[in-house]
Amino acid sequence: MATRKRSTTTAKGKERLDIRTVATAAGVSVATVSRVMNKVPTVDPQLSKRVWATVKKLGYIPNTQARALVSGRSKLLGVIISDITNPFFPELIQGFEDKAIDVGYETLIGSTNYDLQRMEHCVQRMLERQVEGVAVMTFGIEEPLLERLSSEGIPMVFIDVAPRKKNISVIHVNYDQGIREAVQHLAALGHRRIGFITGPPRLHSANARLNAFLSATERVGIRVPEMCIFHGDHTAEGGSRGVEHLLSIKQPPTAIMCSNDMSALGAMHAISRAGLSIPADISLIGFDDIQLTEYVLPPLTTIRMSGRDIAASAVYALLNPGIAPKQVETNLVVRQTTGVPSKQTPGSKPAARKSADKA
Amino acid sequence: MATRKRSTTTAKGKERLDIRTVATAAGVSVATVSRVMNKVPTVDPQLSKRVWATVKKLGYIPNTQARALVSGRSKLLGVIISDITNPFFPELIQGFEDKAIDVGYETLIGSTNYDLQRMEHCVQRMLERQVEGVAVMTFGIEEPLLERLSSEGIPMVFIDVAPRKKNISVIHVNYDQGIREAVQHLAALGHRRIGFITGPPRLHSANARLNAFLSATERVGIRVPEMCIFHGDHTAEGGSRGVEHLLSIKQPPTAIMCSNDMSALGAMHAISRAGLSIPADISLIGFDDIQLTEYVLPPLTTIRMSGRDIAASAVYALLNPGIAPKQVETNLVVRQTTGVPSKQTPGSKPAARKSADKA
DNA sequence: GTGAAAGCGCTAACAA
DNA sequence: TTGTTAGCGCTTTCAC
Repeated sequence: MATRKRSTTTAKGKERLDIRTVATAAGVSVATVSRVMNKVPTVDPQLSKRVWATVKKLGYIPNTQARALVSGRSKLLGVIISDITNPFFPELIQGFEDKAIDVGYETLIGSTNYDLQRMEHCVQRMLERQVEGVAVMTFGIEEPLLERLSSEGIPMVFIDVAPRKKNISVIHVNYDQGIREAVQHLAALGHRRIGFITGPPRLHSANARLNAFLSATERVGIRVPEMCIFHGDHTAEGGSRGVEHLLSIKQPPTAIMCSNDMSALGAMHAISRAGLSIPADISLIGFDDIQLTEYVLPPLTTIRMSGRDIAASAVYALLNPGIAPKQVETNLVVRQTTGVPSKQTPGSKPAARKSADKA
Repeated sequence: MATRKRSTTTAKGKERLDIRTVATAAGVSVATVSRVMNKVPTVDPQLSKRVWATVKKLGYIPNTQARALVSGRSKLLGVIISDITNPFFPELIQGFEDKAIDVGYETLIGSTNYDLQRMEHCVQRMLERQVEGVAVMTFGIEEPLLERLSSEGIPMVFIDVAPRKKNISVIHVNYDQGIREAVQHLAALGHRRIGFITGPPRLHSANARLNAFLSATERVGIRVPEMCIFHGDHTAEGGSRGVEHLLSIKQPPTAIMCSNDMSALGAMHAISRAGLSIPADISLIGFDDIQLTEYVLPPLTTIRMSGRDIAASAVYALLNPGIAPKQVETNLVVRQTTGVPSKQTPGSKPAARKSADKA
């Protein structure tokens, strides 16, 4: 019995709806149908019309797997992120997917959670599916495991910093712009003592933000003593500790900038726990502009780094490996956590430091 | 010239790393390699070892496209959501992806944004990629366009309510449980006047929540006058309007429950704008337990509906079309927006109704 | 401009 | 248990 031989599958069941069926129905060859589906311009318009009609009538939908196999183009893009709990990523991913779909691609998402095993599995999945490009949006490099992708010649794009290979491009984020705006905003309000809560030092983005802060303050003539810089970790918890530290020094800052919004959120909590209010007693600025910031009370003044912009730039970079992707800008979004500094020193205010942990 | 004929591709360039290369290198047939890769048990352990060694050494990674084409199994699952701005979905999607990867599947995400065009495109994409199942997580049905998926016999899973077809299953959410807990919690604190801000009436989930509220209040002997129910739309804006309405009635409620967290967030803002404080003047409870709720001030008491649970249930349902997926529970998460009712009527408190729109 | 036919890399009969 | 081989549905030469 000739098992899977097409010609013998002539049972009564309706024919599988493949390109051959369409070709037969339209009275043309499969090649023509293929050309029509792929909008090859050399097809006779008449024929094309007839084929399209048949396609519509039959409801034919081409099989992407087969297409990918023969053409070698999977129409798949991968995006690898590190920490899925970071609320910055949803916007990034969503922007990436949208953009990818716009250009006819599907997205494979992988999150590594800073775990080598997971990263490995991630890369394996991408390779198996023959992705045509991978955006490594981890804000920190885990180079070694990406070697395979690179050696396979698959286009890759990183943020801020990347291995120098010819199939790899880098999206530069202009941290300075937004941070300078923020510092100027604070200075204009009259703040002279500004604290900074950093991110984890292994993250290039975190260091870049700190440096931007340092040079922006210098530019406006504000001195930032060592102890006004707290080394956090981009978590709310770190932000809370940062505030506790900053309020404990002799001359506490009247404004605090944070390396990301999560830290700022933690900072808000700590500030309110300390019995101080924002922005009356202390001003606060975050970084990222994640969705949350609009909804906290008071809404957080922050520096916007558009996940969609980064995503768009990434998709573009992957599809145009030669061309340098364009820089992503950042800018201040003034909401309600910044105001003129209070006359009295924030830390000196008498406050029940441990009031509201459990209402 | 025999163009793509394998045998003539004997140029100097390193051979394409396909199953044949591995077979040759390991001194076995492609069938054996295939069996080894697929862990077919009837392979001689010795041989299997040898093949694995070769695979490792060469770094062979099978081509999923080819596999999918011949086996008819794409190892792809689709998930369709409606409103991507709804912060409930990230957890859902992420849970879905994780679960899918666990069982060896990749995920295709589509968001319709309540747009028919987009829904159509979405379904088309899923069909093209030959997904093996689709989770329709829209909390509201857009039946007609899904017809094709259904008629193709592709397993589907819906939330709450679905067309009755044999390849379609439904995940039931137990809204009653969490809502009853919330109402009892409020009642135990001494609240007798509880307001409710609903979601859009076309959403089954929204209606179910309202009904659950109504029966829960009845059960504890609390009467809910018509005007204590405000018809919102699951947006922060709707929540704000809800509060404005509820505070304007003669006997304003001392506690408000919202059909989702976004409404509750909007409600928080409106309450604070009205010069009232939470929970001293008014208690508030949300629904969903999106990530934001932990970070607002004060942290929101809400009813948790686990996106991960729903996701897990959905993946399970798609892979086991026969079996009914298990129900998803909801439960109260007490944070800091609920407390004993204030002695005075909230609405009567003298307050600058329009104070803080711009700090 | 159109068609015939050769495979893309793999799995699954079937034969051995 | 292992190998041979036919095709999965499609694109793409190449010849007409």
